Amino acid sequence: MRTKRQSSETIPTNQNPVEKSSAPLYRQLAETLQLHMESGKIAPNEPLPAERDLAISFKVSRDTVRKAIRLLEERGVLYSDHGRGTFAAPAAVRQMSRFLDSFSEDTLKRGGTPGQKILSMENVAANMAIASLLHVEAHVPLMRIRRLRLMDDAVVGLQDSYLHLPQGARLERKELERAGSLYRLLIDKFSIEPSESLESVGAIAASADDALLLGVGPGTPLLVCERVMLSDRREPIEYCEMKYVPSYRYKTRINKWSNG
Amino acid sequence: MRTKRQSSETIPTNQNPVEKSSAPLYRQLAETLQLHMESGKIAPNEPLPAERDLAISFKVSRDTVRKAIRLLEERGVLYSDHGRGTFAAPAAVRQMSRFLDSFSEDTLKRGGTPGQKILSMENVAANMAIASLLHVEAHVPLMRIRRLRLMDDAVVGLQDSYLHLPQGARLERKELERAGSLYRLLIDKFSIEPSESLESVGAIAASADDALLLGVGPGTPLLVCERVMLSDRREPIEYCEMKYVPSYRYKTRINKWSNG
DNA sequence: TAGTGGTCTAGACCACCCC
DNA sequence: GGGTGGTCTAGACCACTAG
Repeated sequence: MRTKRQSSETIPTNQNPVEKSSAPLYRQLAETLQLHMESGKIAPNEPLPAERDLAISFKVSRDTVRKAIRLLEERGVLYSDHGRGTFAAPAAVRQMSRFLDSFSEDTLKRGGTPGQKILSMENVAANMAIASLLHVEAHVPLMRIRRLRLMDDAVVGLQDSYLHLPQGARLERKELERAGSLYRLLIDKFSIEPSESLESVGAIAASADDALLLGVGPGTPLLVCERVMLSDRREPIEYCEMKYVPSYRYKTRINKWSNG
Repeated sequence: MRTKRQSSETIPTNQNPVEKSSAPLYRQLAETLQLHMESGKIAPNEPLPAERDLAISFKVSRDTVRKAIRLLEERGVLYSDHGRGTFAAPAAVRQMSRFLDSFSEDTLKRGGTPGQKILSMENVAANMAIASLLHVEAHVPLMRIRRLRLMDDAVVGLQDSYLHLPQGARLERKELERAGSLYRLLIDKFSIEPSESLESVGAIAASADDALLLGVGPGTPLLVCERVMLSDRREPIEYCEMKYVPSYRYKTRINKWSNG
């Protein structure tokens, strides 16, 4: 009999070791592990089996196990400590995404129903400030989209996007209404893959216009978030300013000391 | 002569391949690569040498090169595209941390001088709300620290921390004043290593008290950030509420689609 | 089709934590 | 001392991109 640390249970190895789709092994393994932990089999801060044991159970190399663990660590599902072991993360951590989701995703994750009301879509000439952010010449045509964002039919935010689309690209109001998500549309229609965004968050008083649209009093404190979105080629694609009513909050999880 | 893609230049391999300290090889390599890129030898969006070539140049395995690249990718220094290559990131990305820094670090990074004025340090009994967040019984003694945060001698924020310290731990005002950073003190004095934090960001109107302390008018919109900080054992250590004047902004970089 | 990054393996040794 | 995660290697093959 092995004299090693007992982890709560062995994880069922699914007969055929891992496979189900053609996704990389380590992703399939991560999926399996995550499901196993979400089903509550391993209590928060309780250890998983050791990496070497997982490798044997699932008939993969230890390196593949480690890749799966790194992925779940990013998702906040578990964490590893040198010399101690790998542990299930507390629920509070697991529930919080490390990445700011799109409005739609974020709302869904909160258990709400996302919605939008398109206020306007028009072609405008870039002013100097926005041209500089998007790395284009001033007066280049941009598509400006103004939207109200709804959560469970209540107005929570106001988005003002400036898109730098490829030459001749056209975007219809109907398409956006149908897609629901602007980024979904960029991917599907133009093969533009958002990869990274630079954000700046602050507080601002609602202008008369803002107040009217958001249904709050003028001067109400709003959460304002500016974003420059980059494509996979790191070209600036979109500048967006978002204003949210005080009841709306950004939530995020941060690894404090990940940097070397 | 090799007929492969030309990267702008080969990277000087530092005679003795990499070593200088006893840090892991991949970290040393990352450091070398980062310095080389920050010196502007590779223009934004220009390719680095291929992983296999870097491995040969630096006399390390390809896997070690890949680990260094992953690290620099997290720091926003470069990015890799499957089948295309590895590229220097645009300056705008490189400058933005993916991790919310502590106030001191953040201020330094912006080129400012961080400061603090301790308003009060006292032992208080946990109320139900805070007890619940910190996973302690109500009425457990906590240390409450209220501080003004300064940037270049100007008041920009108000922090209100509740610390759950180990039994009998004592914290003197002088120590905190000397250390400058609360987290630095936790590490050095109590071996408490902050590892992760859960944050919630919103907007709020300045109360009369807030306004007085921050030197703004009552009702001024403030950026408010609540945080629960976890130790390396994932025990909640601190609850902190931070309020910032409108001129102060959080900046961060987000990998939009890192999740699977 | 050639070159690139992405995945996977099997094994070795080191660094750390705890009994 | 014995178990754990962390680093490192050398080599193989796959998947994607581009000329």
